[in-house]
Amino acid sequence: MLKKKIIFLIGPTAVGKSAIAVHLAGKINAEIISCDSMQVYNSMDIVTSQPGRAQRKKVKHHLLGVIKPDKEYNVARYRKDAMSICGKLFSKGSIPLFVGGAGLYYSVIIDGIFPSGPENKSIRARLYKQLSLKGNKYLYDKLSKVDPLSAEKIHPNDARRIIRALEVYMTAGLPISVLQRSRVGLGNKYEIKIFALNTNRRALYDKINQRVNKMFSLGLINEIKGLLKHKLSKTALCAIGVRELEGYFKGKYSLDEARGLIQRNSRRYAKRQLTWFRKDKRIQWVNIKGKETPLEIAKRIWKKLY
RNA sequence: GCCGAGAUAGCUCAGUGGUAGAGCGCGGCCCUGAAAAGGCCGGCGUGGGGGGUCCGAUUCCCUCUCUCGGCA
Repeated sequence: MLKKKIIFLIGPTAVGKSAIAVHLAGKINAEIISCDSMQVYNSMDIVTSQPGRAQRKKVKHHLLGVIKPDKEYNVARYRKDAMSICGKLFSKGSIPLFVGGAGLYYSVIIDGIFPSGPENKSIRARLYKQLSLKGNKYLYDKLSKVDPLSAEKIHPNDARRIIRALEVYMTAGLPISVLQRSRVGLGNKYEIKIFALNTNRRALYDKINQRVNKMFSLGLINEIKGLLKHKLSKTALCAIGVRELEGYFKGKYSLDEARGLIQRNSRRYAKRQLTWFRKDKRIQWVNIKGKETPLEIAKRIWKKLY
């Protein structure tokens, strides 16, 4: 029996994934599942550069704007949501096309996630208190005792990972390094294709800078102003553009400075995304040449599918 | 035209008679429940051109070019 196909179209922010994805989906009876940690939020259409209405009309998109910005979201929830949509698409006979730039999110779909209970807020709060009182060295030493394997992998300054490892140990009773070995991926059951888009760095950075300018002309300032009237979840608060503009509203820096910071932070994000993708040897790279249209690129990818 | 200040990393600048640093920018990397987050590593340089003093000059001297102030 032929394995069912799952396609991933990934790439750094602003390379042009969305437009290409719509063309590709149209050719192969696919529906798009967003693979993005910020586009799940609603009321943040401009900052997160959500695909516009026209694109969403042509092809069905999933997991866009489905969460209120005051709600937390995370990889585990994403995996659950995405897998259930995946199942529905299969039963309809359409192909899931994952589109986005979140490295961890796509890898969790393909490679699975280790089993763990939900976040334990009180334990975590206690650990963060210890962090501020006694410093990261204290927590790191603690981790070294209960889970030396993880301690070796995690840098002593990486407080967030140290705390997560301790939290897992305290709730599950087993070191995270042991639990992490049990991941169930999709590789055997499905035919998985991963395409990553890229251009040369200069062109990419130009696109990023321009996209940020476009956000401003689309009304970014008002969007964020409205957003900040309500309490934001710590995850939604992480969207590039929110904190920078908050700083502008508070008089911390000028509008031009805020714009510059948004551009710079987006460039850095793109750089980190590329680092992540580069080490994934399963990826088929699709290099965008200067004047290619989204349709032409989609055709090139389509040819690689069969 | 004259007087003064300066010319060092992509940018803003520091410093030293024994071939140079800082911040920002930029590059590389790590990543399993905050991932657009978080963490680590890296100076990426013909020290404006030419000459002189000296064992040795980016540092001292002369000269040229350019930039910025001030006076005309």
